[in-house]
Amino acid sequence: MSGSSSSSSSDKLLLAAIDLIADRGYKCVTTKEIAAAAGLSEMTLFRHFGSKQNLLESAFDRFHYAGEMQKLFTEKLVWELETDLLLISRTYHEIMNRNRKMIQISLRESGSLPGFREKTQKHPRHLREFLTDYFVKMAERGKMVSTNPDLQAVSFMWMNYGAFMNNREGWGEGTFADVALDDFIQESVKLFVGGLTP
Amino acid sequence: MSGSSSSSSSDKLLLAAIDLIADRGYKCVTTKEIAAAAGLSEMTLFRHFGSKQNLLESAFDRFHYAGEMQKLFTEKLVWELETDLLLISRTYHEIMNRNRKMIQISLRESGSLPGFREKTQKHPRHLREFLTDYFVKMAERGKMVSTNPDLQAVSFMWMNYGAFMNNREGWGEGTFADVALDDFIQESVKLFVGGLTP
DNA sequence: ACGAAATGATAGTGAGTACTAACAAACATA
DNA sequence: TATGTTTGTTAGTACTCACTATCATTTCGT
Repeated sequence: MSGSSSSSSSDKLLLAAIDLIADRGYKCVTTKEIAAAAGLSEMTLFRHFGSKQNLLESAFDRFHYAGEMQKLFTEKLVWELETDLLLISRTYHEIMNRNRKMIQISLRESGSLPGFREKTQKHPRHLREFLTDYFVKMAERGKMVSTNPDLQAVSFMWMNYGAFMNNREGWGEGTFADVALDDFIQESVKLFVGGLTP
Repeated sequence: MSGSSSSSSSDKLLLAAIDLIADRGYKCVTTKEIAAAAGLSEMTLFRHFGSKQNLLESAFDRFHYAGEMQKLFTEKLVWELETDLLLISRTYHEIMNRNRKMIQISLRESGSLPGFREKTQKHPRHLREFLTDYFVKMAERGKMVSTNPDLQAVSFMWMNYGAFMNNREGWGEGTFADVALDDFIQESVKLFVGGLTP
């Protein structure tokens, strides 16, 4: 059977492309390099994907993990601020980390390649709405004070986004991440809990 | 008088280069385009800078605003948490905004061009040390509780960094920035003040 | 073992682009 | 006016790179 993506050669190429493009950029990486990194020949690349651009688009469609977030929450929330924020923060970083390379690509290539930015920005948008909603409901239950749930949600998100951005080369070494991820999560959640409950 | 960057032609070229490279990427932008955007000819570009790479490096040296931060603080701090955090946050966004395009470039081009990442990361590193120090001193004065000043400083910084990143196309429209910058600053500072004072 | 599908090796095309060479025009200063 | 400096123009070089064509080779189901 053939099709456009039959064996695992396609996947090898897609993964190699993601790796290389994520840390050197679309224009910098050559098709020959990608093929070599995948252990295949350049011809195979073009036979599978026809063009370099289509290769990247296919990579995005195949390896951009989406969704998941809402379901996890609506099931597991216990309506206790600290516990829930911890869950949300940890889940957020887990998903962002899984999509790390895709995010890097869409960050770098927005402006040169069109329509990539949008795809990675669906997550945050949904999460923001969800969090705002959560804060509103928590306030209704009298479990927190919420003068401005939307800004509070956004603050929490941006803090975690900033944390992710500063450590996307991997937590534990390099840059200025002598901060362990979960230490940060715990302390930052404490901070927000303190700021949201009088 | 000649020198390597005499008249304003050099500056026109540097600014055009920054603009174009910031939103399309180093490899995507051609020297001819840059020259055209500057209203000059391609030859003039090479006469002034010799090579494309040197053009970008010169741009960085000339238009990357650094320093400033520490001085502003050590002079203006009043040792009242909310006031100081507001000053710090506003100053931070002001500087980041002035360096917006440079940051975009160093973000995009780190990995392809070497040594750019580091330059834009000096700011945050200094700021982090400063903030940690500030928290320690505030705790000594009994004006806040500080179980973990470094993580608290980092949380505050990353929140503001995340805010900046999500709105570097300009505050007020687009993306998901229906949030005004100063509204965010005020609310987020309130949150941290609440979390840091029992 | 046989045939079909997938992969490889090699060579090449065509477009784009950083950068150079040589000469002409505009401009300033003295 | 004369001279030097800056810019423009035009043509061209050398190189990279996405992509194609052709033929040989491997892999694999049956």
